[in-house]
Amino acid sequence: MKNKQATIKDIAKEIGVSPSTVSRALNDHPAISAATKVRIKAKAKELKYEPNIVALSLKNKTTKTIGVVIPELIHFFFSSVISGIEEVAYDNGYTVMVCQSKESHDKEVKDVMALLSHRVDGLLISQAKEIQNNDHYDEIQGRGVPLVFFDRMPSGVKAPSIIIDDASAAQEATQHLIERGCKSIMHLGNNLNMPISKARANGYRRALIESGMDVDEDMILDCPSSVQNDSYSQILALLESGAKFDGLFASNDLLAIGAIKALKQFGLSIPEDVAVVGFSNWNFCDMVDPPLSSVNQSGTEMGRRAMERLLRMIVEDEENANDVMILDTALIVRKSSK
Amino acid sequence: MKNKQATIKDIAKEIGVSPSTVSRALNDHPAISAATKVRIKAKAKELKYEPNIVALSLKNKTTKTIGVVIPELIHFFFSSVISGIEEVAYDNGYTVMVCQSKESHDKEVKDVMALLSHRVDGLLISQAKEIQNNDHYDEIQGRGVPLVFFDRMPSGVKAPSIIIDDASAAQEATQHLIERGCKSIMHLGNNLNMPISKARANGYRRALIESGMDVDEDMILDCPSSVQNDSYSQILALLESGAKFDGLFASNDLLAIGAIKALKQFGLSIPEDVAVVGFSNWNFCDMVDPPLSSVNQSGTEMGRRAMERLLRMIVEDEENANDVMILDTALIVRKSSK
DNA sequence: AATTATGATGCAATCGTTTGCAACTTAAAA
DNA sequence: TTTTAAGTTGCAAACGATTGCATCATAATT
Repeated sequence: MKNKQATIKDIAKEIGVSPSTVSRALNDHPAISAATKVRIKAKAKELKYEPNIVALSLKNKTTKTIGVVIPELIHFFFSSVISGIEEVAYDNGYTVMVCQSKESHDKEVKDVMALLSHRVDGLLISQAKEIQNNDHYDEIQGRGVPLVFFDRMPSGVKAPSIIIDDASAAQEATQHLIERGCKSIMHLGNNLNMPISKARANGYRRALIESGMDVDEDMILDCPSSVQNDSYSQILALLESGAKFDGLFASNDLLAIGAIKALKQFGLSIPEDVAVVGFSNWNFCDMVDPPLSSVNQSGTEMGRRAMERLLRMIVEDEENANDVMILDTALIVRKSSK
Repeated sequence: MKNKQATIKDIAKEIGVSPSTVSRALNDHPAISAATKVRIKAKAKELKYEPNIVALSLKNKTTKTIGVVIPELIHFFFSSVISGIEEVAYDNGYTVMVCQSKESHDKEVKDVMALLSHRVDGLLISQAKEIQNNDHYDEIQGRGVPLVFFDRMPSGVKAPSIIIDDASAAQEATQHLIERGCKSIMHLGNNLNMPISKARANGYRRALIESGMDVDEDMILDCPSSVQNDSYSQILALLESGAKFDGLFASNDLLAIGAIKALKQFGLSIPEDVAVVGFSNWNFCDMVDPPLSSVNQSGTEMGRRAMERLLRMIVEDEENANDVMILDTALIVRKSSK
C-alpha cells in the first residue's frame, strides 16, 4: 500500500529498452523512431507514469515553487494577497508554499530558512511587525534567490517592492474628514514603530498641516495589537476623561470598528458627532453599522503584481533591482463619514 | 549572481575528505572522530551550508511537504483552517503547499495532480462545490498518498475526515429560534446540491418537526452564489410579494447579512420583527448591526486536527481508514436573535 | 564491394545526499 | 611478534530523470 508511482525505469524494463530511450520518447526527441515512441507512450499511460518533479528539480536546479511569508493568514488583506499570488503562480506552472510569521522576527527567519532549504525559485515577503534586522534578507540575496516585498517592505534592502502610498492614502482620508467639516481629528495608529504605520500617521499630519490646522501629538494614539478591543478600551477611556473630537482616522478597519463601538456606547452618533474612516476596506466594511468609510487597497491585485514581478526576476535572471511599484488606492466613502 | 549554495562536496573538497565523511560528521555519526567533526562543522558554518531538501527528498522518497486544496482562500473560514494546518505542519517540520480550486471541479483535479507531481507526503482537501466525481481521489489513494478531508467530504471515498455535524448544528440554531418564540421560520441555503448545505437544511427541518411544526418547502430558499447580494435581493423580493415570517436561519453568515440588509430596508427591526441566525461565526459577526447570532465552527481547530490526522497516517503508514472526527460547534447568541 | 551517411539506441555522468561495505591505520591482546 | 580488535575513512551505488557521446545496424553512395 505504499508509493508505487511508476518511473522511467519501470517503463524501460517492461518494454525492453534503456531509460534514456524512454526519456527521449516521452519528450518527443527526433532521434527516436515513431514506432518506439508509440509503444513507450502507451506503456506510460498504462502505468500512469508522471514525471517525478523532485528528480527534475534536482537536475534542473529549479523547483517551480515559490515561497510566501506573511504575518497572518487569517487577515482578509493577506489572504486576498495570497489568492492573487496563487492565481498568477498557477497560470505559470508554479506552486506556492505558504508560511506565516505571526508577526515574529524569529518565525520569519525560520520560515525563510525552511523555504530556502526547499530551494524555492523565489520569495515573496511581507515583513513581520517585530522585525529586528535584515540579515535573513541578505542571506536570501547572497544565495542568489530572487526576492520581492509587498505591502510591508524593509528599508535598506535592494529588492523590488509592491506597495501602496500609505502616506498619500492616509492624507486623502484625513483630508476627506477635514472637507466634511471636522475640526478636531484623532488618529489611531497600529504599532507606530512599523514603517507602514508611521507613513499613515505622517499622511494624517500632512493633511492637517496643508489645511492650516495644528497637529496635536496627543491626538495620535497607538494601538499596537490591532485588535478591536485595544482601540475600544482606549477610546472609551479617552471619552470618559472628557476628551472631545469630531473626526477619527484609524490605521486599519479593526481599530476603526473598535472605536465605533466605544463611541456608540458613549452615546455619540456616527457620523453626526464623530465621523470615522478606516483603512484597508476589509470585506466587512459595508456590513457594519454604520457602513465604514475606508481606504481600499486591493490585496488580490497586490498579490498578482508581486508574483508577476518575481517571475520576471526568475526568468530574466536580472541584476538586483529595487524598483517600487505603487498601487492605486481609493477612498471609499460610506455612511460613517457622510 | 546565480545560486552558489554550498554543497557537501564543496565542504569535502575544501577540507580534503570525502563527501561521505562530511555527511556523517554533519549527522553526528559515531564513526567520525571528534576532531574531524569540529573541522567539518566549522567549515559548514563558514560556507553557510544548508542541506538540499530536494536531494534528500529524492533519496528518502519523502518531501516533508503536504498539499492543501481549498475552495477559496479569501473566505475567513478557510484561511483560518489553513492557519491551523500551517501551525501543526510547522511544528512537525513540514511545509504547506496551498492551492485553491475556486469551487471548480477541473481546477481541483489539476491542483491535485500538480501536488502529486510535487510528491507531497499527504493531501488535505475540502471539496469544491462543482465536483463531478471521485476519480482524482481514487488516483491519490491508488498512489498510496495519505488523504484527509475536512469540512466538505465526498461520499464513497475511504478516507478520514474532520467535519462538524452540520445537521445537528443547524437543528440547534433553528431550535433556538423556535424557543425564542418564532412561529414562521425561513431557511436560506447555500447551493442545496452541496452535501453540507443539504445537511444544514435537514437540521432545519428536523428542528421544526421535533417541535411539531409544519415544514413548508417554500420557506427554503437557495442562494447558490453565497454572496450577500443574492440573499439580499431574494429576501427583498419575497417581502415585497407580501411574504411574512418572524425567524430566519441562514446557511452562512454572508447570506444572513444580506438578508438583514433587506429586512432593515423593508422597515423591519431585528430581532423584534424577525430574529436571524447565521452559520460559521465569521470574524465580523460581532461587528455588524445588530451583532449576528451564529454557529461557531473553529477553522483553526479543524485545520489542526486535520493536519494531526494526516501526520498519523504518514508516520504510521496505516491502512486506509475512514474514521470521521466530528468537532464541536456552539451556537453563539447575539442581539440578532435575543 | 567498399565506403559513407543516416537513423536508432545505449552508456555513463550528473544533480546532492546517504549508507552498506571494504579498506586502512593504529593500538591492544595473545 | 603476530593476531585481533577498534577506530576512521573512502568507495560506490542509489534515488529519477536528462543528455553528450559512442555504438551499432542498416541503407545509400561511389
